[in-house]
This record gives sequence, C-alpha cells and structure tokens, in this order.
Amino acid sequence: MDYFELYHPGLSVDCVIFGFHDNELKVLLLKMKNSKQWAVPGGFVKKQEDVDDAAIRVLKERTNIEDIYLRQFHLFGQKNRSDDSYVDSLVQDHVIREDMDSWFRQRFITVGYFALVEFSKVTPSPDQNSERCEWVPLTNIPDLILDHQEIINEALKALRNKLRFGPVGKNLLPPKFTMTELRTLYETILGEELDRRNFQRKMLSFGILDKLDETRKGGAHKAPFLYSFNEEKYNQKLIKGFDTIW
Amino acid sequence: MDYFELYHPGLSVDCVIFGFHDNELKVLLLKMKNSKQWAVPGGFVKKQEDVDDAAIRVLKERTNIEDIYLRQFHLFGQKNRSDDSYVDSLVQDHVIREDMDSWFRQRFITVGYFALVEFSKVTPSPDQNSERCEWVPLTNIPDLILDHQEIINEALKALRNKLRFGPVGKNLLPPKFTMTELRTLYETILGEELDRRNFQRKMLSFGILDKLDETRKGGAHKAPFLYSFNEEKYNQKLIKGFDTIW
DNA sequence: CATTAATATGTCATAACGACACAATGAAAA
DNA sequence: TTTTCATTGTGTCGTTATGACATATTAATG
Repeated sequence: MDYFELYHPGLSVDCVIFGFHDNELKVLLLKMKNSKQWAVPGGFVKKQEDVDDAAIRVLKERTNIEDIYLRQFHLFGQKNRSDDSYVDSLVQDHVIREDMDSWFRQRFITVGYFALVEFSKVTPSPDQNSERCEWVPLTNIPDLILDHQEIINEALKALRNKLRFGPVGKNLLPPKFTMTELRTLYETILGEELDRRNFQRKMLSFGILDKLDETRKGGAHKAPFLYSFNEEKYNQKLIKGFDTIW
Repeated sequence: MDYFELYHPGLSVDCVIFGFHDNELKVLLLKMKNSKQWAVPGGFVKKQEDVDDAAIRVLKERTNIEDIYLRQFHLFGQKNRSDDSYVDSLVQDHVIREDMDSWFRQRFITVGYFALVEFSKVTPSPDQNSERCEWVPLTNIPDLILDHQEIINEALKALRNKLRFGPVGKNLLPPKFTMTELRTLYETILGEELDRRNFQRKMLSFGILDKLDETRKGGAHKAPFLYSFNEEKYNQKLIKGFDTIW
C-alpha cells in the first residue's frame, strides 16, 4: 500500500465522536500502540473522495454505524501542528512502518468533524495505529497526541453553538427518553445547571416533542413520562433554527 | 518559481471580502484574464505558513489593508470541485503558463474565509491571473469560476450566523455612523426589514454604543445623531455573545 | 400504608417584544 | 421668512416570554 498513490497529500480528517451515557458526555478515543497517548479517530482522504466522505468512512470504521449526524467544524492548519520528534517516536514504537516515514513527515492540515451518536449503537474498534478504542468522559480526557486536545475543545464549542441555534438530542438519545434525561444532556453539554421547570416549559414550547402515554417504571420514585422527538417538526427546527435575535 | 517547491500541495484559500457602501453589501471580486468569468480572491498556502496566515496574506495583497476581521468558515472538499476542462481554458487563454499545468491540474481543496472590511480603506488590486479587482453588489454577482458562487453563499450564511451571535459592524462601518446606517447594514445582511424603533431600543440595550454629541448635517432632513462602538464593551460582547437561549 | 424523593404543573412579578403614535428637527420649497 | 415635509427621537400599550419558586402528584420503599 502506497500512501502517496492513494491519498491526498498533507491532508487528514479527525472525528470527535460524542456520545451520552450515564449522564455523562463522552468522546470515542483511540489508545495509541506502544504509547501512553490517545488520539481522536482520524484518517486520510483518498485522492478521489470527497473530504466529507472520508470523515463518514472513518466514522463507520470506528463505530460500525452510518447515517449519523456529522459536521465539519474547523480546519486546523497551523504549520507546526506536527513535528519530526512526534514521527520519530511513531517509528521507534513501530506504530508505522519505516518506509512510510516520508508520508508521515509531511506537513499535515486536518479537517475537524464532530459526530453525535447514540451511545448504545456504537461498536468501537481500533485502527491500525491503535490498540484500543474506548469511550472517555469529557471530564477525564487523557494525554492526547499533537493538537488533539485543542480539536476536542473546538468541537465542544461547535456543539454548544449548535445547541443555541436549534434542537439537539435526536442523535444522542435513544428514541424514547424522559424530560430529565434530555435536560441532563443539555446541562452536560453546556456545563451548567438549568431550571427543571423552566426547561420543560421552553422545550415543550418548541413543539418538537411528542409526549408518549408510557412512563419509565423501575426508577426509585415517581415514574416520569417518556417523550420522543417529532421527526417532522424536529427537522423543521433544525433547518430554521430557534428564535433569531433579529 | 516552482509552485511544487513553494506551496502545500492541493490546497488553496479563498477570501470572501465583504464591504458596505451606498447601503449595499458588496464583495470584492477578481475579473479573470481573457475570460468573462470572475473569481473570489484566493491563493495557495506556503509550505511553512499557517493556513490562516495565507488568508491574511491574500487579503493584504488584494486590499492593501491588514488587521481586519477574518474568519475561516468552511472547507470545500468535494472531489470534483475542479475539472480538467477548466484548466484547459486557463492554459488556452494564457492565464497560466504551460509549465505550471500539472500544478493546476491537481485536485484542490480550498478553505473559505470571510472578511469584514471598511469599504473606504480598501485599495483593490488584481492578482497575476486577473485583470481587474472590483467591488460587486451581492445582488448582482456575475458568472463565477468553479464553485465560487457556492463559496459566497456559504460565506453569507456564516455572516448571518455571526449576526445572531454577537455584534457586527465595527469592521464594516466607519468609526462614526448613524443608527439608520447601522440598521441598514443589519437589514442588508439579513435581507429583511427591521422596525426602526425596536431596532434602536434593542441595539442600545446591548450597551455597546456610545452616543456622540455630533449630528450628521447635510442630509435632506432632520440631522441624525452619530454613534460609535465602545471598543471595550463591543469586544466583551464579541466574546460572550448576546443572550443565549439556554 | 405512611414515607420519600422525584416528577408534573401552576403562579406571579418582571422583563422583553412587536406594533404603533406622535413630537422634534433641519433642509428645502414657497 | 415661513411653511412644508421627510426623517429622526422618544414614548406607549397590550401581549408574550422569562426567572424564581410553590404545591400537588405518584411509584417505589420499608
């Protein structure tokens, strides 16, 4: 396999994959072979492949799911994103073959994507250069390679921005969920508490939720009603967004 | 000059430069040599240059101003953005030298930036491949090369999005301006009319304007007061943004 | 069956919003 | 000089949205 033949030079994609589980926002990370460092799932872009499609491919390979919410959020193009010492260690640790040395020593720019996935649907699988693929809580991110911490930070900013623009949740929650679960998702993404009662009033006013007749039994207390997103109205709000300031 | 030596392969930047004049939103465009088509100002990225710096450089070269508002808004990475027939015509029209043929026939991805500039400060100058550099009203965009129309469309979306997030205007208006001029700027960007009185109330409530003691005389009617942006408070709002929904 | 802890719903004072009325002003016309 | 007129400056008013908080309801527990 000749990287130079196959891939667009000096270009990669990285996918910050968000999931929501145990009331925590998590990202899918790769544990690098023979290293203590972790990485955001990424890959190269084939010469005859849309950049977006490369991101979709990476996502599919790491999670085994398709058709999920995926958006480009930033291009990371600093000249010193990588340096030779990083590639030195990759070669030393036998993470990459020596004949691929010159490919990895290129200057790379990378396109950041963030994905919102339903936690339970994901089957994590590592890639060539990693030994494990795991969900990691955002509150507990380990040491990451290169500028991957910054990539995650920017992805979170983009996600927060998306939250203020339109609805979020259909891609992160199971089909049926309680109002508390939805609110906790928002609280987790925003990093702040929201008033339970006012949240419900406002969320319902958007008209994107269907209140189901079921309740979630089995909890220790009063059984909360279940809700689901109204596909049609949810998608309308996705496009039009919430109240514009102007 | 050897492009392959100098520049990062398969990568360009394009800058959608917005200006506001005669109550119209305009973009700075280049008229291609020996062609009826126009283009958004762009350039390549030097091998040892941040992508952002390449955009700054392009901007400086076309407008002769620096330190202006410039933000990356999207990477255009479709595999068929360009095609051979386009390069054929470039060579035929002697826009590019024949020995540079192979450089231009690469697959290119391009990073879109949008800039907000004060119209009167700009001194437009064409580049190697163009014969003119002019302001063109957004309402009257001519035939553009490649996907440049889409690039402008996306830039406008990004600008509109910026408008709902925080203050806009310091970079597009002269230091002193009337409330009507500011409102017209907003109306032009949004493409809709805004109530004169409610706009003023809301804009003042942000606390980013200083009302000056001067009025703009010389108009045909009552002389309107002049305002300027309060640098400190404007910048605060730029970072924090306006009212969040949540 | 009472207790408990969480859910469901409502209230209330205040702020924000959209629509609109009317007075003030300064250049231009009479 | 006086009147006209378009535009600016400011205010009002009814409605809706918001934040803070009170109270009733309910499923599981002991």
